[in-house]
Amino acid sequence: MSGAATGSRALATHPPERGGAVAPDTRARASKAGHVYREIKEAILAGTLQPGAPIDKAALCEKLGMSRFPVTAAINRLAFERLVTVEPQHGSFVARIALRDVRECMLVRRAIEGDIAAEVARRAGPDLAEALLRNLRYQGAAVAAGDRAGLYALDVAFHGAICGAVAFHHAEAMLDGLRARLERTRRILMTPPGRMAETVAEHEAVAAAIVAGDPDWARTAMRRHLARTAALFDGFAAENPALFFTVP
Amino acid sequence: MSGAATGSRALATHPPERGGAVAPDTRARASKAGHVYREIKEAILAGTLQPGAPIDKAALCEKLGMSRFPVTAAINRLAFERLVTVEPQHGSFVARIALRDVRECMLVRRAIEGDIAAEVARRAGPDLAEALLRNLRYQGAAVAAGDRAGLYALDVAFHGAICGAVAFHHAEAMLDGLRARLERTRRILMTPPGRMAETVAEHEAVAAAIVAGDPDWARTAMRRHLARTAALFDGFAAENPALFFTVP
DNA sequence: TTGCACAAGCTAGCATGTCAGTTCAACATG
DNA sequence: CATGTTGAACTGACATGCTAGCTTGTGCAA
Repeated sequence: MSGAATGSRALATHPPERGGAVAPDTRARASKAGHVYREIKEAILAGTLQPGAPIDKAALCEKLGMSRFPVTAAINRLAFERLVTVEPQHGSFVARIALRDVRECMLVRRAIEGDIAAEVARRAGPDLAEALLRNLRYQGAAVAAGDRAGLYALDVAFHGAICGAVAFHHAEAMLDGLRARLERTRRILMTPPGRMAETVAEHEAVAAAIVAGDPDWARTAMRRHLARTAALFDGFAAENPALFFTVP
Repeated sequence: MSGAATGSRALATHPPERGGAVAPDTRARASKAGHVYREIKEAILAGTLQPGAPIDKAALCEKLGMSRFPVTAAINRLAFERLVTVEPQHGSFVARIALRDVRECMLVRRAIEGDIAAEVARRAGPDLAEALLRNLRYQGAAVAAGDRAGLYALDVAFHGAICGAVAFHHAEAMLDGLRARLERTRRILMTPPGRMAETVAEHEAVAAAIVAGDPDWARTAMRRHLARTAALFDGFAAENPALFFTVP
């Protein structure tokens, strides 16, 4: 009986192919593994779990009230994102921040976001332009108020709006991964008070280029902006070597 | 090729604590999950498992002689790479190729590899130059012999040599993921016989720029080359719409 | 006191068992 | 004959027990 059933089904299946969705969170909707994944990731990004710290699976299982399976799956995903390193038969640890990794992430981010900005400039709609300009007005207000955290949030939203304008799922996922690795230092760093106005000016150049529909200008502006940001990271790292994991 | 020359350099620069390398294949050396992971991936890339085909876990377990755990772990990894889509309580399927994904992958690849080429041009050593030029000589021979498969292998090696010259682990991993998604179409595509000489010429321009140590030239040459490749993909997709999954 | 060998404890990887949700087809019913 | 219902079977998500390998602490010998 089982034989016949499997035979007919296996061959017949898959005409539907319902969704073209490749979304990463498709399965994360209500899964325990997805939950603990976000939990650990947030803890790492927030700094609650410091770089190099061991991840106690058993404690996590007990705390979250689930078995080791979802926890293991989540850690495997994080290992794939390079946010944790798992050493077989030894333990799982929060990945350390290597300065060279930060530099590399910024290089890749500059490359991708620069080209995305150019692409967005090609097919920008009036609604995006309006959203960017509104965001910029808020940024100006944040600078005037000296609100670093607010500016940071607006910064993230600004870049998110641009990257979201084109539906590049893979690129978005990649930038997300990059951002996740950068976030840990970024939360400490933010934008130095003296550089806030400068940052907004760079954003304005990017927005102007996109609104003007000039791809090359947009790419250049975005790359310049991210190069400055990378320089900020570097400077910060030079001043705070203890926070980073320099290769011995 | 990178062997003797890179030996001293690579070891000197990056022997950070034992876990320095988090490469996905580090743990895969002898792990069952890693084995089945490579197995399925290869099957997908080679086309043995066609896009949209269901993946029968049970059959895989039996065929490979292991329990469901390694198979599940491997499929989870592949799902993270977007090579398979897993629908909870329904089944796991080989991801379809979406034309927009191919375009997007090429855009990202062009962005990253362009900047990497520029970076490599900055710090290129004589050993890399020699390797590239030797590779180019082989490419010329492959063209002369009309060996498409050989040229393809040399193409991969050429790009690999450039990207491997800088130790950008994250970028390499990303490009690997991109390449994996592109590979399926690429194996069908390869380089059209009429374009082989053109491809080599583009490679020669890239190599010349790197050897000359001119970052901007290198970036431009690499971007031009990858733009051409993207155009090839597009043309192929236009001629063979049935092979692709056009998103609704 | 110092160096080494051994064993105990911990870890991730793996095997197996169970549960819940979905799909499809046979069946009863209008 | 069309249609709504129900049941079986398949699937992935999850729980739990076991195994192999690394780390480390301890005791013994030089």
